[in-house]
Amino acid sequence: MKVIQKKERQHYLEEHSISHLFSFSIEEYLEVHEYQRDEWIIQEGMRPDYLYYVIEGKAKIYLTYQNGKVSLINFINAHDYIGEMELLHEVYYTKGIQASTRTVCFAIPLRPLREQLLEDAKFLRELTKFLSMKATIMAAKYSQSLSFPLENRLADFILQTADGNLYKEKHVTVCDFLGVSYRHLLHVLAQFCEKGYLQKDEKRYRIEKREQLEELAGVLKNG
Amino acid sequence: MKVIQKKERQHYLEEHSISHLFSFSIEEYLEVHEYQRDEWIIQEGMRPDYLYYVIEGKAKIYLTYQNGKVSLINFINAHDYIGEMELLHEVYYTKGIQASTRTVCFAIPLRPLREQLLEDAKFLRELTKFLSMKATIMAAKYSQSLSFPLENRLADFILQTADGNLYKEKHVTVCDFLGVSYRHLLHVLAQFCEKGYLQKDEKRYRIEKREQLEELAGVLKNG
DNA sequence: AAAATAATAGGAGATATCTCATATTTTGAA
DNA sequence: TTCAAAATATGAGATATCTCCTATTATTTT
Repeated sequence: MKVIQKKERQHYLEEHSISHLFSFSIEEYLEVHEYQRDEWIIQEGMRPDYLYYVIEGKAKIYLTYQNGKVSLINFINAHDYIGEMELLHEVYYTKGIQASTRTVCFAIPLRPLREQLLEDAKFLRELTKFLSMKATIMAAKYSQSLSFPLENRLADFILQTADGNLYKEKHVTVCDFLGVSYRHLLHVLAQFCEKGYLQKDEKRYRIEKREQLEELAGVLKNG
Repeated sequence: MKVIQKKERQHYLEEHSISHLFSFSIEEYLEVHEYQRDEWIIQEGMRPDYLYYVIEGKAKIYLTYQNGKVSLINFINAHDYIGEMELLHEVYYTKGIQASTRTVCFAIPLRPLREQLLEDAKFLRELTKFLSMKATIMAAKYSQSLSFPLENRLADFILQTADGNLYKEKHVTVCDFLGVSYRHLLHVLAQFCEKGYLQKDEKRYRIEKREQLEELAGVLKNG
């Protein structure tokens, strides 16, 4: 991890101002932290000293079970908070957060600011919205994971992460995220190719029948 | 639904005061609503006019998919909020909430109070804690549902809902909640009986080998 | 460049879970 | 009390998904 200082710090503060998220002036307290790919922003089980706000990059939330099984719980993107659970709860089992690209965050030190943050209606209102979205999304994912086979969830995932018509996620990450074995993921991808929905093209997959995938993904929608 | 008035209302206000959750005086606005078993507190897809705070009873959150599949997402108990998503977000697909026992709630009318609530740091702080717990729990459930077979999740559920050594939940509810078929739930319950972990006793199941169940449930824990 | 590690790929058999069919028992409503 | 609906029970076969194994190819590290 690198703490970004001086001119560069100033640059980030101006380019990605978050002062509208607080009713007091927070800029002077903000540190700018930069993490490299695969670096751990928060280590599982360790209480962080900062509340983070992601301004660039992507990260992953991991949880390890006692039997050693590791589960990829969610992705984190720009404009997400990290460490909000630890701000709110005295006792909390901290999950691991790992940068999956170079990631830059504002780090809000809790020691001097905790009480002030917890009194700030503007900040709390935004945080509440963020958390309610998170809760809703997790509830939807939970429900979907129980209700539908991989075929449907993978179709949705491909459509959501495809760059144009090119799907190029890493299999290992995807099977962690969708909670299936590597073998089974390949099996369903092969089925999609066989049915002509996808075409394998070197390392990538090209979407050939978008409507069919949309139909498969469609059943995940509610209402 | 019955609106409770006068002396009875006053009784609930005194017995279950929630004034400590707000920094302004809310009592005069509070309505007390009573729902019977199986009555819908909020109908799926309909925006509620109130924020509810449950003071007695239990309810269930349901979500319906386009193919008609219905999913039981979570249980709601005393001291939970209902309808907080609709308070926070202009656009939100409302889930259905059904009372599973007689349920009494404080109903906070949004029309006159919405703005005031969203400015109240004390209220927002409590709501934030509630939502963060909810998000954490959903994340844990999601991850568990992907990582472990029914055997483990059912063991955990039995221990959590057993009344002493008696497990007496309805199968239909449980298989909705754990997201498995009725057939399979019975199959795993039969296995538990065969192994002597449970003993079927009329309509109930008696826990015979608690440690074994705890061992099965234990792998869901993290850290 | 060589060696080590991570990622991709696919076969084969086992297990978890689902669907469908059908019978019995319990519960709620007329 | 009677009848219909809901819940319980169980069998049998299908499918989704997992585990284990073994290669091959990329990507890092030395």
